Amino acid sequence: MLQRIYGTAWYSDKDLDAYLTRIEEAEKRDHRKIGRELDLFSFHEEAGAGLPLYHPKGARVLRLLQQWLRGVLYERGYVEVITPHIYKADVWKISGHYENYRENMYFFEVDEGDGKTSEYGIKPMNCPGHLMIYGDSMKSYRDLPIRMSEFGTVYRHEMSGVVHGLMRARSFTQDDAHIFCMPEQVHSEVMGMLDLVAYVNGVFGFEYSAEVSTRPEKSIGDQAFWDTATQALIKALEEKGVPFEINEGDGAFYGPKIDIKLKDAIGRTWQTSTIQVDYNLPQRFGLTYRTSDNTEEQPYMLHRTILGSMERFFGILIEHYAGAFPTWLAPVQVIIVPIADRHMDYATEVRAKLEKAGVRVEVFSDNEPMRIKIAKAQQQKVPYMLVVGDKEAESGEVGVRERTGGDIGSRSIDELIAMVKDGDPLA
RNA sequence: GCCGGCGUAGCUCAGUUGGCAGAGCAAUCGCCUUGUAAGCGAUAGGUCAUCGGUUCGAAUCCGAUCGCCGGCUCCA
Repeated sequence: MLQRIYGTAWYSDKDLDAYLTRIEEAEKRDHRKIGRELDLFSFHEEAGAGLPLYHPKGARVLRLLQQWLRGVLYERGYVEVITPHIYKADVWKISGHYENYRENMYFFEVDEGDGKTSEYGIKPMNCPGHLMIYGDSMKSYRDLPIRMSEFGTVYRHEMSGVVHGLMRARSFTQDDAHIFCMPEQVHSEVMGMLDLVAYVNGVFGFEYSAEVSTRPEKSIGDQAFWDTATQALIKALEEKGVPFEINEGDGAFYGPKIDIKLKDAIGRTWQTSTIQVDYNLPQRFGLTYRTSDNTEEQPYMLHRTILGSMERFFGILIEHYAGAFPTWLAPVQVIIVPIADRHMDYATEVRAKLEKAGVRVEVFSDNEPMRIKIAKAQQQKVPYMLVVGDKEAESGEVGVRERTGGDIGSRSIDELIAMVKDGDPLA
């Protein structure tokens, strides 16, 4: 009989208290709890573990994030592609996933109707599609770098013990991109990615650090590739002034990588971005480009995500903000609270004006006393509550209550719209 | 996947030694016509996760499966 005892040890009472406070705070911010309270998403036992279903408000936040990031990527020379969710098993044999990753993938047979069946695999990553798109036409060194991005939903049969809300799901969407480039472009491309990491995390106020993972024992490629690639990663981090640690031997079997870990509002760290150098997949898929000497060379491929998984990043944001999203990301930015039934007409009129200005707005139409409407709106963490009664219908204004600041008095509709749009990176 | 725990109404939970399934909140309907964080009344809501076993009798005991939680391992 073996008895396992769990414990935790701290140097001082103060440290222990801080730990306990953090546990308590983490429980209050738990994205699974807030996700239900704010009607963002749900999980269903009958659907399967780790498969989130996004409700209208959750979908809205995710789409806003994507819309924003898409614009940022276009400005930085990315092109967007869309690739299938399934491929014939042959593709996964070429990529090596069939051999090395099989137990984590979903495969199925399909009846082709002529007495034969085909085996298909659901994608656990987006790389093959991007490789095939690259390989579809002859490339010149002048075409490089090609920055190919996709919000690609992938499926991985994660082990049952690790599935955890949105943080570790079996279906998730990566803000994925693959950069095809020449060896001498790796450094500047990595610099560009670190710049993007800094910009994106800055928007949410996240601090972060990095880890560089070097060549593992079981790996492929010649040492010159590993040295060049690893040095390019380290040099970029140094030049950007990103603090980093070296994780000896923790790289992917095909190349070294940078992992970014960010720190949330209560000091927890999360891995989000990853930047990987790859020489293997371009080879497997036979990718080439024509050099200035008109010889044929194989391009490098950089894999990178910035948010990582939209699911995980969404979960991190929910916990970081404790559900009180910044106004630009809030699923509902404004809720109109009519004082009595007779104010519904004016409330509807205000809503129409706000909708026309692109504000996400709802009217609280339940027949409840004021304080209850306010309490419920507060609980939904809506940034602005507009109280409309006789006074407001008369003046054409709205009584504004802020989520954090309370009642701030009357404002005109235009003033209110300006407040909502202030600081909106999508505006 | 492994170790440990858990699964009762939409949510949070009670349910005594195995003996009629409960509360609050949410929902629905009615009342109130409301001025900034929780009014009043009523109604409805359940194969006690699922399947099997023990028993005169199972939410309660046993087994399996599914799901969830904490940890390990893994990862975006």
